[in-house]
Amino acid sequence: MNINLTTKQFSEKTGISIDTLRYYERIGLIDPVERAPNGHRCYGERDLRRVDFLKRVRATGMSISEMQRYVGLFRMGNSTIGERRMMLEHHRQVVQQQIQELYETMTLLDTKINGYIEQEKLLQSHQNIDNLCPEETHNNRSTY
Amino acid sequence: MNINLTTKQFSEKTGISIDTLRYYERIGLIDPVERAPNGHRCYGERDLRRVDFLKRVRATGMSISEMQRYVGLFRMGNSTIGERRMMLEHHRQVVQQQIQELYETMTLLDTKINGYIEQEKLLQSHQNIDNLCPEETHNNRSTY
DNA sequence: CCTTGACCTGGAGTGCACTCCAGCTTGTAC
DNA sequence: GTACAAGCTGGAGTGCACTCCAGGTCAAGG
Repeated sequence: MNINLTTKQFSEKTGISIDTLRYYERIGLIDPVERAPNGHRCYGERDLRRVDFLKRVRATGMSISEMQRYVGLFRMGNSTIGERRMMLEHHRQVVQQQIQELYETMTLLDTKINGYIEQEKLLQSHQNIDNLCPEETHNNRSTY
Repeated sequence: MNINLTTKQFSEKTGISIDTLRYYERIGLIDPVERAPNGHRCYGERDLRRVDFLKRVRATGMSISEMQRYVGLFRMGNSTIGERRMMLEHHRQVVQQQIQELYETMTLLDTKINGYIEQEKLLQSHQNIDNLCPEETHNNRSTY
Protein backbone atom coordinates (compact mmCIF):
# COMPACT_ATOMS: atom_id res chain seq x y z
CA MET A 1 0.00 0.00 0.00
CA ASN A 2 2.99 2.32 0.21
CA ILE A 3 2.97 4.91 -2.47
CA ASN A 4 6.07 6.51 -3.84
CA LEU A 5 5.59 9.58 -5.92
CA THR A 6 7.89 11.97 -7.67
CA THR A 7 7.55 15.67 -7.04
CA LYS A 8 5.60 16.14 -10.22
CA GLN A 9 3.24 13.26 -9.56
CA PHE A 10 2.68 14.39 -6.01
CA SER A 11 2.04 17.91 -7.15
CA GLU A 12 -0.56 16.70 -9.61
CA LYS A 13 -2.18 14.43 -7.07
CA THR A 14 -2.50 17.11 -4.41
CA GLY A 15 -3.14 20.04 -6.69
CA ILE A 16 -0.35 21.97 -5.00
CA SER A 17 2.41 23.38 -7.14
CA ILE A 18 5.91 21.94 -7.01
CA ASP A 19 7.27 25.22 -5.76
CA THR A 20 4.72 25.42 -3.01
CA LEU A 21 5.49 21.86 -1.93
CA ARG A 22 9.16 22.65 -1.62
CA TYR A 23 8.30 25.89 0.12
CA TYR A 24 6.16 24.04 2.67
CA GLU A 25 9.02 21.69 3.32
CA ARG A 26 11.48 24.55 3.71
CA ILE A 27 9.37 26.31 6.30
CA GLY A 28 8.73 23.10 8.16
CA LEU A 29 5.09 22.50 7.34
CA ILE A 30 6.01 19.06 6.16
CA ASP A 31 8.94 17.03 7.39
CA PRO A 32 11.90 16.57 5.05
CA VAL A 33 10.61 14.24 2.39
CA GLU A 34 12.39 10.93 1.80
CA ARG A 35 14.89 10.92 -1.01
CA ALA A 36 15.68 8.47 -3.75
CA PRO A 37 19.35 7.52 -4.06
CA ASN A 38 19.79 10.29 -6.61
CA GLY A 39 18.56 12.93 -4.17
CA HIS A 40 15.14 13.33 -5.71
CA ARG A 41 12.16 13.58 -3.42
CA CYS A 42 10.03 10.54 -2.89
CA TYR A 43 6.64 11.45 -1.49
CA GLY A 44 4.82 8.80 0.51
CA GLU A 45 1.44 8.25 2.07
CA ARG A 46 2.35 10.17 5.18
CA ASP A 47 3.11 13.24 3.11
CA LEU A 48 -0.12 12.87 1.22
CA ARG A 49 -2.22 12.75 4.37
CA ARG A 50 -0.44 15.72 5.84
CA VAL A 51 -0.60 17.83 2.74
CA ASP A 52 -4.28 17.04 2.37
CA PHE A 53 -4.88 18.31 5.85
CA LEU A 54 -2.78 21.42 5.34
CA LYS A 55 -4.51 22.11 2.07
CA ARG A 56 -7.92 21.99 3.72
CA VAL A 57 -7.14 24.26 6.61
CA ARG A 58 -5.22 26.61 4.34
CA ALA A 59 -8.14 26.81 1.92
CA THR A 60 -10.39 27.77 4.78
CA GLY A 61 -8.23 30.62 5.89
CA MET A 62 -5.72 29.32 8.39
CA SER A 63 -2.52 31.32 7.98
CA ILE A 64 0.83 29.75 7.30
CA SER A 65 2.14 30.82 10.68
CA GLU A 66 -0.82 29.23 12.45
CA MET A 67 -0.22 26.03 10.53
CA GLN A 68 3.43 26.19 11.53
CA ARG A 69 2.42 26.53 15.14
CA TYR A 70 0.08 23.57 14.86
CA VAL A 71 2.70 21.39 13.21
CA GLY A 72 5.22 22.47 15.81
CA LEU A 73 2.88 21.32 18.56
CA PHE A 74 2.32 18.05 16.75
CA ARG A 75 6.04 17.42 16.73
CA MET A 76 6.26 17.96 20.45
CA GLY A 77 4.13 14.91 21.06
CA ASN A 78 1.24 14.05 23.29
CA SER A 79 1.73 16.80 25.81
CA THR A 80 0.37 19.28 23.28
CA ILE A 81 -2.84 17.48 22.41
CA GLY A 82 -4.94 19.86 24.43
CA GLU A 83 -3.43 22.86 22.74
CA ARG A 84 -3.87 21.33 19.31
CA ARG A 85 -7.49 20.54 20.07
CA MET A 86 -7.99 24.14 21.10
CA MET A 87 -6.43 25.38 17.89
CA LEU A 88 -8.75 23.22 15.84
CA GLU A 89 -11.74 24.31 17.89
CA HIS A 90 -10.78 27.89 17.25
CA HIS A 91 -10.46 27.27 13.55
CA ARG A 92 -13.80 25.50 13.59
CA GLN A 93 -15.35 28.69 14.88
CA VAL A 94 -13.66 30.72 12.20
CA VAL A 95 -15.02 28.33 9.60
CA GLN A 96 -18.47 28.58 11.12
CA GLN A 97 -18.38 32.35 10.87
CA GLN A 98 -17.26 32.21 7.29
CA ILE A 99 -20.17 29.98 6.42
CA GLN A 100 -22.49 32.47 8.07
CA GLU A 101 -21.04 35.34 6.12
CA LEU A 102 -21.16 33.43 2.85
CA TYR A 103 -24.83 32.63 3.31
CA GLU A 104 -25.63 36.24 4.01
CA THR A 105 -23.77 37.31 0.92
CA MET A 106 -25.50 34.68 -1.15
CA THR A 107 -28.85 36.13 -0.11
CA LEU A 108 -27.66 39.57 -1.08
CA LEU A 109 -26.45 38.29 -4.43
CA ASP A 110 -29.76 36.58 -5.10
CA THR A 111 -31.62 39.78 -4.39
CA LYS A 112 -29.38 41.73 -6.72
CA ILE A 113 -29.48 39.12 -9.45
CA ASN A 114 -33.26 39.09 -9.33
CA GLY A 115 -33.29 42.86 -9.43
CA TYR A 116 -31.15 42.78 -12.54
CA ILE A 117 -33.39 40.19 -14.17
CA GLU A 118 -36.35 42.46 -13.54
CA GLN A 119 -34.52 45.40 -15.03
CA GLU A 120 -33.57 43.37 -18.05
CA LYS A 121 -37.23 42.50 -18.64
CA LEU A 122 -38.14 46.14 -18.31
CA LEU A 123 -35.50 47.21 -20.76
CA GLN A 124 -36.69 44.55 -23.16
CA SER A 125 -40.26 45.83 -23.08
CA HIS A 126 -39.16 49.43 -23.44
CA GLN A 127 -37.18 48.49 -26.45
CA ASN A 128 -40.32 46.99 -27.90
CA ILE A 129 -42.17 50.28 -27.68
CA ASP A 130 -39.30 51.97 -29.42
CA ASN A 131 -37.58 53.55 -26.46
CA LEU A 132 -40.24 56.14 -25.82
CA CYS A 133 -39.25 56.75 -22.24
CA PRO A 134 -35.49 56.35 -22.12
CA GLU A 135 -35.10 58.21 -18.85
CA GLU A 136 -37.30 55.69 -17.17
CA THR A 137 -35.09 52.87 -18.29
CA HIS A 138 -32.09 54.54 -16.81
CA ASN A 139 -32.53 53.31 -13.29
CA ASN A 140 -30.12 55.46 -11.41
CA ARG A 141 -30.27 53.93 -7.96
CA SER A 142 -27.08 54.69 -6.14
CA THR A 143 -26.50 51.15 -5.02
CA TYR A 144 -24.04 49.08 -6.97
CA MET B 1 -32.51 60.98 6.22
CA ASN B 2 -29.27 62.16 4.65
CA ILE B 3 -26.27 61.22 6.67
CA ASN B 4 -23.04 63.13 6.64
CA LEU B 5 -20.07 61.42 8.16
CA THR B 6 -16.46 62.32 8.60
CA THR B 7 -13.83 59.90 7.43
CA LYS B 8 -13.30 58.60 10.92
CA GLN B 9 -17.00 58.13 11.63
CA PHE B 10 -17.51 56.42 8.32
CA SER B 11 -14.54 54.18 8.93
CA GLU B 12 -15.94 53.14 12.29
CA LYS B 13 -19.42 52.62 10.87
CA THR B 14 -18.26 50.42 8.02
CA GLY B 15 -15.39 48.72 9.80
CA ILE B 16 -13.07 49.64 6.96
CA SER B 17 -9.90 51.53 7.79
CA ILE B 18 -9.46 55.14 6.79
CA ASP B 19 -6.55 54.24 4.58
CA THR B 20 -8.51 51.56 2.82
CA LEU B 21 -11.41 53.93 2.23
CA ARG B 22 -9.13 56.47 0.58
CA TYR B 23 -7.47 53.66 -1.33
CA TYR B 24 -10.83 52.46 -2.64
CA GLU B 25 -11.61 55.97 -3.75
CA ARG B 26 -8.23 56.35 -5.45
CA ILE B 27 -8.66 53.20 -7.47
CA GLY B 28 -12.21 54.09 -8.41
CA LEU B 29 -14.14 51.58 -6.33
CA ILE B 30 -16.13 54.43 -4.89
CA ASP B 31 -16.81 57.70 -6.62
CA PRO B 32 -15.03 60.81 -5.34
CA VAL B 33 -16.66 61.51 -2.02
CA GLU B 34 -18.31 64.87 -1.45
CA ARG B 35 -16.23 67.42 0.34
CA ALA B 36 -16.95 69.90 3.10
CA PRO B 37 -15.87 73.50 2.37
CA ASN B 38 -12.58 72.76 4.11
CA GLY B 39 -11.80 69.94 1.74
CA HIS B 40 -12.59 67.18 4.19
CA ARG B 41 -14.52 64.19 2.97
CA CYS B 42 -18.19 63.98 3.76
CA TYR B 43 -19.51 60.48 3.38
CA GLY B 44 -23.19 60.06 2.61
CA GLU B 45 -25.76 57.31 2.37
CA ARG B 46 -24.80 56.45 -1.16
CA ASP B 47 -21.25 55.76 -0.07
CA LEU B 48 -22.45 53.68 2.83
CA ARG B 49 -24.59 51.45 0.63
CA ARG B 50 -21.82 51.01 -1.87
CA VAL B 51 -19.14 50.30 0.66
CA ASP B 52 -21.38 47.78 2.37
CA PHE B 53 -21.78 45.96 -0.90
CA LEU B 54 -18.08 46.09 -1.69
CA LYS B 55 -17.24 44.87 1.78
CA ARG B 56 -19.49 41.86 1.41
CA VAL B 57 -18.22 40.72 -1.95
CA ARG B 58 -14.65 41.45 -0.91
CA ALA B 59 -15.06 39.38 2.25
CA THR B 60 -16.29 36.50 0.17
CA GLY B 61 -13.31 36.48 -2.10
CA MET B 62 -14.00 38.80 -5.01
CA SER B 63 -10.74 40.41 -6.04
CA ILE B 64 -10.21 44.14 -6.23
CA SER B 65 -9.84 44.01 -9.99
CA GLU B 66 -13.11 42.14 -10.36
CA MET B 67 -14.81 44.72 -8.18
CA GLN B 68 -13.30 47.44 -10.34
CA ARG B 69 -14.69 45.77 -13.40
CA TYR B 70 -18.13 45.51 -11.84
CA VAL B 71 -18.12 49.14 -10.76
CA GLY B 72 -16.91 50.15 -14.20
CA LEU B 73 -19.86 48.36 -15.75
CA PHE B 74 -22.20 50.01 -13.29
CA ARG B 75 -20.96 53.42 -14.37
CA MET B 76 -21.65 52.60 -18.00
CA GLY B 77 -25.35 52.40 -17.29
CA ASN B 78 -28.16 50.11 -18.25
CA SER B 79 -26.51 48.55 -21.24
CA THR B 80 -24.28 46.55 -18.91
CA ILE B 81 -26.98 45.08 -16.71
CA GLY B 82 -26.68 41.67 -18.33
CA GLU B 83 -22.97 41.60 -17.83
CA ARG B 84 -23.28 42.69 -14.23
CA ARG B 85 -25.86 40.01 -13.58
CA MET B 86 -23.51 37.45 -15.04
CA MET B 87 -20.70 38.64 -12.82
CA LEU B 88 -22.88 38.30 -9.76
CA GLU B 89 -24.07 34.89 -10.87
CA HIS B 90 -20.49 33.84 -11.25
CA HIS B 91 -19.62 35.11 -7.83
CA ARG B 92 -22.65 33.34 -6.42
CA GLN B 93 -21.21 30.10 -7.71
CA VAL B 94 -17.85 30.85 -6.15
CA VAL B 95 -19.58 31.52 -2.85
CA GLN B 96 -21.51 28.28 -3.17
CA GLN B 97 -18.31 26.33 -3.67
CA GLN B 98 -16.69 27.99 -0.70
CA ILE B 99 -19.61 26.99 1.48
CA GLN B 100 -19.20 23.44 0.27
CA GLU B 101 -15.53 23.42 1.08
CA LEU B 102 -16.08 24.96 4.48
CA TYR B 103 -18.61 22.30 5.41
CA GLU B 104 -16.26 19.55 4.38
CA THR B 105 -13.48 21.08 6.42
CA MET B 106 -15.77 21.45 9.41
CA THR B 107 -16.51 17.74 9.27
CA LEU B 108 -12.81 17.02 9.15
CA LEU B 109 -12.18 19.33 12.08
CA ASP B 110 -14.92 17.68 14.11
CA THR B 111 -13.40 14.28 13.50
CA LYS B 112 -9.99 15.49 14.54
CA ILE B 113 -11.26 17.33 17.58
CA ASN B 114 -13.12 14.22 18.73
CA GLY B 115 -10.02 12.17 18.16
CA TYR B 116 -8.06 14.54 20.33
CA ILE B 117 -10.68 14.43 23.05
CA GLU B 118 -10.43 10.64 23.05
CA GLN B 119 -6.68 10.83 23.27
CA GLU B 120 -6.90 13.28 26.12
CA LYS B 121 -9.13 10.87 28.04
CA LEU B 122 -6.70 8.06 27.37
CA LEU B 123 -3.76 10.08 28.56
CA GLN B 124 -5.72 11.00 31.65
CA SER B 125 -6.37 7.35 32.52
CA HIS B 126 -2.80 6.37 31.79
CA GLN B 127 -1.63 9.07 34.11
CA ASN B 128 -3.87 7.53 36.74
CA ILE B 129 -2.12 4.18 36.49
CA ASP B 130 1.18 5.97 36.81
CA ASN B 131 2.29 5.93 33.20
CA LEU B 132 3.01 2.21 33.07
CA CYS B 133 2.82 2.03 29.30
CA PRO B 134 4.19 5.33 28.03
CA GLU B 135 4.81 4.08 24.53
CA GLU B 136 1.16 3.30 24.17
CA THR B 137 0.21 6.84 25.02
CA HIS B 138 2.49 8.15 22.38
CA ASN B 139 0.13 7.80 19.51
CA ASN B 140 2.42 8.26 16.58
CA ARG B 141 -0.03 8.32 13.72
CA SER B 142 1.48 10.18 10.85
CA THR B 143 -1.52 12.39 10.28
CA TYR B 144 -1.43 15.89 11.65
C1' DC C 1 28.06 11.52 -27.11
C1' DC C 2 24.61 14.66 -26.78
C1' DT C 3 20.17 16.29 -25.98
C1' DT C 4 16.09 16.38 -23.27
C1' DG C 5 13.55 16.74 -19.25
C1' DA C 6 12.78 16.09 -14.50
C1' DC C 7 14.89 17.22 -10.42
C1' DC C 8 17.95 19.83 -7.09
C1' DT C 9 19.44 24.33 -4.24
C1' DG C 10 19.50 29.07 -2.29
C1' DG C 11 17.98 33.19 -3.10
C1' DA C 12 15.48 36.78 -5.55
C1' DG C 13 11.13 38.45 -7.41
C1' DT C 14 6.02 38.99 -7.73
C1' DG C 15 1.19 40.38 -6.98
C1' DC C 16 -2.16 41.54 -4.04
C1' DA C 17 -4.36 44.42 -0.82
C1' DC C 18 -3.58 47.21 1.89
C1' DT C 19 -0.88 50.44 5.33
C1' DC C 20 2.21 53.90 6.57
C1' DC C 21 4.64 58.25 6.14
C1' DA C 22 6.18 63.17 5.52
C1' DG C 23 4.69 67.36 5.29
C1' DC C 24 0.97 70.06 5.02
C1' DT C 25 -3.85 72.59 6.47
C1' DT C 26 -7.84 73.09 9.47
C1' DG C 27 -10.86 73.22 13.47
C1' DT C 28 -11.75 72.84 18.50
C1' DA C 29 -10.37 73.17 23.57
C1' DC C 30 -8.00 75.27 27.11
C1' DG D 1 -2.58 81.75 20.99
C1' DT D 2 -1.12 77.60 21.17
C1' DA D 3 -1.50 72.85 21.63
C1' DC D 4 -3.55 68.96 19.58
C1' DA D 5 -6.53 66.01 17.08
C1' DA D 6 -8.28 65.10 12.59
C1' DG D 7 -7.97 65.70 7.91
C1' DC D 8 -5.49 66.12 3.31
C1' DT D 9 -2.07 64.41 -0.63
C1' DG D 10 1.19 61.57 -3.33
C1' DG D 11 4.13 58.20 -2.87
C1' DA D 12 6.69 54.65 -0.47
C1' DG D 13 6.62 50.50 2.38
C1' DT D 14 4.76 46.08 4.26
C1' DG D 15 3.35 41.26 4.89
C1' DC D 16 1.75 37.34 3.07
C1' DA D 17 2.02 33.37 0.28
C1' DC D 18 3.77 32.00 -3.00
C1' DT D 19 6.57 31.81 -7.64
C1' DC D 20 10.47 32.22 -10.44
C1' DC D 21 15.31 31.89 -11.61
C1' DA D 22 20.27 30.72 -12.37
C1' DG D 23 23.12 27.32 -12.34
C1' DG D 24 23.75 22.82 -11.44
C1' DT D 25 23.06 17.13 -11.28
C1' DC D 26 21.29 12.92 -13.10
C1' DA D 27 18.99 9.17 -16.13
C1' DA D 28 17.09 7.69 -20.36
C1' DG D 29 16.61 7.90 -25.44
C1' DG D 30 18.36 8.50 -30.18
